[in-house]
Amino acid sequence: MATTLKDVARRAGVSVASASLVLSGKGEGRIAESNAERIREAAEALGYRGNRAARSLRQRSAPLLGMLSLGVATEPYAGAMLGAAQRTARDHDHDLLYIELEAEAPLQDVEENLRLLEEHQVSGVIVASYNHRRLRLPALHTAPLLLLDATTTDLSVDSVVPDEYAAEAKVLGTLVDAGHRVVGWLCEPSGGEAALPRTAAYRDIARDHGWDTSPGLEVYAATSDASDGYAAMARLLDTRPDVTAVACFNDRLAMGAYLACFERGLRIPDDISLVGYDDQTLISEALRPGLTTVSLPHREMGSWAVTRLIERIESAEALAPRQETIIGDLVVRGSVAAPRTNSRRRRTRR
Amino acid sequence: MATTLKDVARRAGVSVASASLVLSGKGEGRIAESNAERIREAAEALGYRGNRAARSLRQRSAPLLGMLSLGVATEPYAGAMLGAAQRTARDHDHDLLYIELEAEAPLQDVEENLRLLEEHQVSGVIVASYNHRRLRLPALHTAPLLLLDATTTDLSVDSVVPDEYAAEAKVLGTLVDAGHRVVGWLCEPSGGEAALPRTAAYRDIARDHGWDTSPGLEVYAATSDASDGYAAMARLLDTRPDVTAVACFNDRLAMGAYLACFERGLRIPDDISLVGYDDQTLISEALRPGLTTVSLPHREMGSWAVTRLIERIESAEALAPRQETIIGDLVVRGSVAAPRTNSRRRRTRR
DNA sequence: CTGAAAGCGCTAACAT
DNA sequence: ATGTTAGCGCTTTCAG
Repeated sequence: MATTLKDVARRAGVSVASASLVLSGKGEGRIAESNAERIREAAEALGYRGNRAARSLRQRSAPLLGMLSLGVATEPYAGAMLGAAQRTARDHDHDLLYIELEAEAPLQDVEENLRLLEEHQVSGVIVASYNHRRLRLPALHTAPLLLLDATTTDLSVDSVVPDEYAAEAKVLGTLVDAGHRVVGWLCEPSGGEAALPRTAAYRDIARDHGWDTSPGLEVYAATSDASDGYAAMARLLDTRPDVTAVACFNDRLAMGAYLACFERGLRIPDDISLVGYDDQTLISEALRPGLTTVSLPHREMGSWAVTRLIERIESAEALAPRQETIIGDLVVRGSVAAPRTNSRRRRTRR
Repeated sequence: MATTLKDVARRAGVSVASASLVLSGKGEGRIAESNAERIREAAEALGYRGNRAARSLRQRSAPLLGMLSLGVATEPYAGAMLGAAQRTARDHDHDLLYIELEAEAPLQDVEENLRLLEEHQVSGVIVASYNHRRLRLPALHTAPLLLLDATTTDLSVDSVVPDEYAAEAKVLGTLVDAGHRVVGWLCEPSGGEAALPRTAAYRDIARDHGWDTSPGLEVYAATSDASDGYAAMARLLDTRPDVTAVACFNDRLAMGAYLACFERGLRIPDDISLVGYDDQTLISEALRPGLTTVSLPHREMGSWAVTRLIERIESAEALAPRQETIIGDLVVRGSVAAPRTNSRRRRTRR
């Protein structure tokens, strides 16, 4: 039987009301310091902890946030995003109730779980996904809701996604700075929320810096797996042996590209420069040389989401909705150098 | 203002007691079916959801599990383990309160957060870590506790960790089957909970199958990063050019080993066979050929942990403590073949 | 400055 | 078969 406020009050020789006031920090100036001290001592001695259920029942709300994840768990950075969210919540004295659904969970399941969270008296809900997927959301939800790495058509809901265009422009900038002008674009075919802006950045930069835009420089891998990246890179190198650099849609494709280069005896970055996207350190740090890439701001997004949600919850007036974008960090490793000056790159090994 | 049981009862023209009985499924045979039907209709019409706080206050417990993670979030498989735990909890009608601390969080923080979870009336707590770390745990905790991918000296607490020895033996078995007898062991130097049993498995198998055990076959990388794996593999190949296969402590080291092989023109698996450990698909699926390896049973461990914890919670009598080990799955890809029959492996490229 | 008392929404024991 | 009632532990008026 856990000790209750009543136990504390009795031991301190005061009423539960006084004990409540003091222990919740609202007793300042209302309870005599001598009594306050006795109450604190009693609580300490008894190992008093309080009962959240009783408190939220009484207050009709709880410092609790729901985290409804749509398939995030399967992604390797899931922990970083969730962990950052949880820590930030903790910093604001909130806790996190975590629910994991499949990425393609039917709307009805989402709704059901949103309502489950509401049973828990959560004061807000974060719906998290990945690749800033476009989500359909159930219409009815009482608690404020925020989308993490996802968007929806309803512009009245807060959301945060990576700024793909700006980040891609950042990595491409390293190629510009190194002086490349014949740059390949090794992409995935999805045309999804990530591929479109990254491709747009490539084309804009190509145009703005007078890069070669003749055919054959944009190649599309069957999927964004390394093995398809390998195949696509091989095609690119066959068609356009004159490329001096290749930007890859993501690190996995870049890894495939490395392998294609190794196989042809092309040395990175001496013979060809490569950049990626995602900063999957398992890959980007492991490759030799390390891959220059941009990170996806998972931690930042997780943290922003919680901060913003709590801000909305605690704000008296209605806040204008906000669609936030966050730019990942450029991570410079060793895969970019100036293009070779001699026109014919050497094609033999060693 | 959310609708309460009282609202439902009024609309159905019954008492709250009857409504409670019916909606919690305990009304079977105690409430007239006609009334039960009316209650369900009323609840439906009003969108009644119930209030967990009120229920757990009254019942003095909640179908809630605490998940206290010690640094798991930074690992790439974090999501898989947490997600599996959450889904399993859901299957048992439990929810998960998630707290993330640093891997090396001081005992006091752990204790503080354990107590925080208890304030929430959790009926059990999972303390999750990684690499089956040995943990120190605070002495006092009321709710049942279980260690996930971690152990402690107190053998009275349930725990689940991967069976490293058995899993390593599984991958090594593929080398035995392929007929290798000069097999290198590329390990990390930690001597930790993972390295020791894997090394033991290597030595036992080597002894039992008459493998070459002369010096130079065991090499230790500075860290378990791919770049150190590359360096260590290079050393191994220099010292023992006669190896026909190398088992790597993990996939990252194996990735480095691949690169060292590529650089020397050794073809996998024709010239040399390689196996890893972990099944980090980002690596193991991406390498060419795919890496034969064993998976760490993250999902299974997460799921087992929840199932076991709930079993303990709901069991009337005291269950004997259990230290579970789970063997990962062998994942056969293309990196193992029979050793070359000619004594001198060809050392030229292409 | 402090205590008494009401009541948050629900369940369970007890009446009827 | 159903209703009445008494709290679970806490916060918050409201008196004093």
